[in-house]
Amino acid sequence: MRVSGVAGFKGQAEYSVDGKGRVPVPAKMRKSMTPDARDTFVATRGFEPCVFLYPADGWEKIEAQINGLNMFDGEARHFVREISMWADDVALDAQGRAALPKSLLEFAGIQPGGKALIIGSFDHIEIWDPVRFETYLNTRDTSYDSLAQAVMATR
Amino acid sequence: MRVSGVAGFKGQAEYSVDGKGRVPVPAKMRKSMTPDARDTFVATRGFEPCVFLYPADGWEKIEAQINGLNMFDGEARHFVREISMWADDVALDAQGRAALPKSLLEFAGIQPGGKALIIGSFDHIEIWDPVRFETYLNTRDTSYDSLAQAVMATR
DNA sequence: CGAGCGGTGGGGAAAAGTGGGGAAGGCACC
DNA sequence: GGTGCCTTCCCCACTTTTCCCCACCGCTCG
Repeated sequence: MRVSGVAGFKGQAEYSVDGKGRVPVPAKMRKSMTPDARDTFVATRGFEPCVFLYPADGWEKIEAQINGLNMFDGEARHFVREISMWADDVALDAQGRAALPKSLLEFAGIQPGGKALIIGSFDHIEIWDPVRFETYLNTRDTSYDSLAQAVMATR
Repeated sequence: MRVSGVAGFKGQAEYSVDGKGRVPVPAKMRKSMTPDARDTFVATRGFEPCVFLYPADGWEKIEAQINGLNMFDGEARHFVREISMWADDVALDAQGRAALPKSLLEFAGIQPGGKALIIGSFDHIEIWDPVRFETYLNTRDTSYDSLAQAVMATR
């Protein structure tokens, strides 16, 4: 399956976060972006305690849906507030690193000078604190194969 | 440069309000405005206990909606009265700060010399007293992911 | 074995946030 | 009608953070 004509993000890597809170994006993942959106992301909070990194052209689809919401509705306003307050434009530097906002690093529990787990997740990239990811896996009792069956059965 | 030309307001920041009641607008948010409306806002009271800051060209759309209301309807008249009595034109100074009317600061519970939470919310910017925002979040029982599912389910 | 790509670390220049001072305009009081 | 005070707006200076660039090192592939 292909997302917007370009291959989805794949793979995982555990990289070190430097003292300035910069997180490297693996070269392999950078290469699987559309050329015109190259190295331009929107970072936001994940549903789990991690950071989501959307390529700029993928984020536009989300933004388009949000623009269709009625801002005079309180629930919609709350949702927009929650998603956009965590969102931020992120451009990679010449070394392919993302300088994430402090608030997001804090939210994901990622420490400057520590480690981060980068996971390709097809339409977006996830950035985890390795310890939290381990905890997350352990709290999930569903096994990989039964999960696959449940999710993919309806397709 | 920017992919979509004009993007919605994103991100959060906690800045200090100086003794004169001036509230800084983050540079990132200023950059996501249309150039011809640059640094020109309309401030009004939010639907929640905070200040809404609309870019000048975005406010025109709201005005257009208001003009379409039936003024023989008492409810409509009341709404228009409420939104317009709080509204005020706000231009930023050379440092990118907004000098908000005292009445609005009072309404939002923002103290000169204190702190303010600036939140980008796509079509507008919100200015909160940090404590009140915390309270607001706590009174919301809907979790982030269930809210997202409900609003974004059309995907 | 050498060259080049990819991850790691740090330093300097520029921009952004913070605070205060001074001039101009408006209002009230004398 | 004049004077004085208060408010408002604009400008200047400082401090901190951010961004961008350069240099090192190791691994991989030719």
